Order: sequence, then structure tokens, then C-alpha cells
Amino acid sequence: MSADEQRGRKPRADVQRNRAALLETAQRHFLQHGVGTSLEAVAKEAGVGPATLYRHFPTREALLAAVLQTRSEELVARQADIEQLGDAAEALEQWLRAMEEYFSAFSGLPDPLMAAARAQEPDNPLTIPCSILITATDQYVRAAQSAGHVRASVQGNDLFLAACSIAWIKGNGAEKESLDRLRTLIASGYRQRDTQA
Amino acid sequence: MSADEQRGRKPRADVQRNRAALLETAQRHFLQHGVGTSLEAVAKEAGVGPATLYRHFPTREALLAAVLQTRSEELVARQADIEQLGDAAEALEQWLRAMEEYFSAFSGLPDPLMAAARAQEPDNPLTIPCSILITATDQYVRAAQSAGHVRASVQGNDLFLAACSIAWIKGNGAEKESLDRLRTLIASGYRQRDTQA
DNA sequence: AGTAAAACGGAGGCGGCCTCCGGTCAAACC
DNA sequence: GGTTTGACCGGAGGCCGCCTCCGTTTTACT
Repeated sequence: MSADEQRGRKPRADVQRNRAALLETAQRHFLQHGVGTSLEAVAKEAGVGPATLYRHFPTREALLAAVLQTRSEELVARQADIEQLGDAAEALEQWLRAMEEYFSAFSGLPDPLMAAARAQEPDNPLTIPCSILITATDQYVRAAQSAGHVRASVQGNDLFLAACSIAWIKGNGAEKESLDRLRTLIASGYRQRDTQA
Repeated sequence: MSADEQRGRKPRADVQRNRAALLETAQRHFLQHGVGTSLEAVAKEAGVGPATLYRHFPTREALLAAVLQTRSEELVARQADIEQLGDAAEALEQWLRAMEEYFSAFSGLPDPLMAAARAQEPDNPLTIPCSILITATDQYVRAAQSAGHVRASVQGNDLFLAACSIAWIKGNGAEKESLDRLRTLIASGYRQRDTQA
């Protein structure tokens, strides 16, 4: 935005207004109907034509990424909380839970995220946030490994995939107990075996 | 079918012919374009009208279940192989791999399977095959638990979900190494901790 | 106020889903 | 073999969502 402002005109008022209305409406529709909601309905309820929506956000992923951007503040707030506690193992666990809840924000969200997580999609607007999350996860993993709590073979990418999977299963209506068992199963998988006695 | 044959007419020849053509064409389209393929295209290529397809298979899931039925023979053949080896832990591992490959038959297959796995959908045609697989998994789990190789807290349902997740991740184009690490992570999660030395 | 560029939005083509309904064909009966 | 019967077929069409063209409007700048 700085490039446009510095060299030339001020951004138009209706552009900002429409963009804000679209984001607000889209978030509500994603919440209510999942990421597959009708984009035409979003445009109509935001009071703009379909072309305006597609001009601002060329693809569904672009709109989704913009909406998620506003939601990610919550996640970085959690990060601040997590980094305060000293235990690296506990920090990793909480971070995974935070990511899982982030992935569960909208029904169907894990699918586009997983599709974007693979590197070979550089033009997918979700790829960058995904790689940021993977990098963050990797840092928590390394810290826990340094403290001897996590196996050396585990990578941040692995636990990102695991958290995404849990969110995917949750979104498909699995029971709470199944999810709890799966989470402990995964935790037992990445934790360093304690010297038994 | 026996009920129809016994009390009344012989089944019409064109019904069987159309059904077979639909199944054959649908399998090919599922293989090439995933489970979300156009059903109209399937009908057209099978040489029938759309109404005929919907009369035979009222929903996409019904068609999918019928196609999978023909594919499940391969799975029971694997079961026979697996049950020959005596090691319960090895049997469980191979069974999980067999399920995972079964779930990877068509792109996008894990999603409807996960949706059907939850019990509260009794009219979903995929629910029955899913519960059969879960029950089978549970038997392998119990056998491995009796041999002391798997933790007591693990249930067949959990590993069914895990295998489905792996297939889902695989279908989204994850790299082979990531999948290998995830599989070993899960295996470390369900295996009984060996008494270390 | 005038101007030019940027943005808007309605209309419309496309494709997929699903269903009605008039016609058709195979099986059964004579 | 001809007729009857009813199950079956398939095209037409309504609906909806996606996406884009293009004439019109809005906006910022002079």
C-alpha cells in the first residue's frame, strides 16, 4: 500500500469501505456455512456486485487468507502467553492446541490449508501463513528437543500436519473422547521416552 | 434381490446392464478425477441419462459405496495374507497400511469416509463399510494388546481415524518423507513402551 | 467545475445438480 | 406370436453457484 500512496493517488474511499464490508460479511458466512459458502451470497449481503468481490479477492483462497489474517492476532496473543511459561514441553503442547483451534475456526478450513501447505503452490495465498505456522511450530519443537522432551526425529512440519488432521477430524463431527485419545496418542508419539523408573 | 426374484418378475436385463456400465464408468472417473467428479459426465459416458444414474444410486455416496464394494475384495485378500503371519504387532501394522492404501484409492475419498464414520448417520451408505473396517481394526488392536505390544488405552476407532488422516494428507500431496515420519510417530504412540534395556 | 482513471455491478454464459413426465421396452400371459 | 402391463428410460428444464465482460458511476486531483 505504501507504494501506491507514495507515488500517486490516495486510495479511494469506496474501495476501503467495500473491502471492509466484504471481509466482515465473509467471516460471518464462513462461520455459519463453512469455507465452501456461496461467494455470490457474500457479495450480495455485503451490498456489492459479484465482480467487486472477485476484483478484491480473485479466488476463494485469497478471501479466506484475508479473513484469517484478522483472526491470526488471537494466535499471536496466545504465543505471548505460551512463551511466558518456562517448560518447553508444556509450551509445545499448548501451541499445538492453539493451532488446532485456529484450524477449527471455520468448517472445512483444514482442506485448503493442507492443500496450501505443500510448497509447490507459490501463488496460493494460504501458502505463506502456513509456512509461518510451520516455522513457528518448528521452533517450539526444537526448544522441547533441546530440553530432552521430544524425539530428535520429529520435525515441526510433522506436528503441523498432525494438528491439521485433528482439526479435520473434529470438523467431521468425531466425538470428544476419540479426539482426546488421538491427541494423547500423538503426544506419546513425539515425546521422548522417559527413562522408565 | 432374492426377494424380487422369488415373488414375481425376473430382473430386467437392461437394469443389470446399465448398473454394470455405471459402476465401471464411475470407477474410472473416480480414479481420474476424484470423488467429486461430475455425475452427469459419468452418466453420459456410460450411455444413460442422468435420471437413470440417480435412480440406481440416489446420492454420490451410494454410487461411491457401490464402487468401493467391488474394490473391497482386494482388502479381504490382504486380510488373509495378514492373518497368516503370527506376529500380532506386525499384523496390525500391515493392516493399517492396507487400510491407508484403500482410502487412497480415489482422490478425496477420505472426506466422505470420515463423514460417514460418525455413528449419527445411519442412512449414509458408507457408514456400514466404515463400521466394518473399524471393527476389524479393533480386532487387530486387541490381538496386539493381548500380546503386550499395544497400549491398553488404544482403540480400533482411533487407529482407523489415524489411517484415514494419513490418507487424507497423502491425497493433498504431502511428501513421502513427511508421511513416513508421521506413520512412525503414530506407531510410537500406540506401541507399548518396551522395557528399555 | 472539469477530467480522467479507477472502480462498480448487472447481465449473462457455463456447468453441475437433480427431477418431472411422456415415451419405450422387456417380461409375462394368453 | 401377439398383447398387455408396468417398470424403466432419458431428454428437457429449473435451480444455483462460478466467473467475466462492458457500459456506467464514483472518486480524487487540478
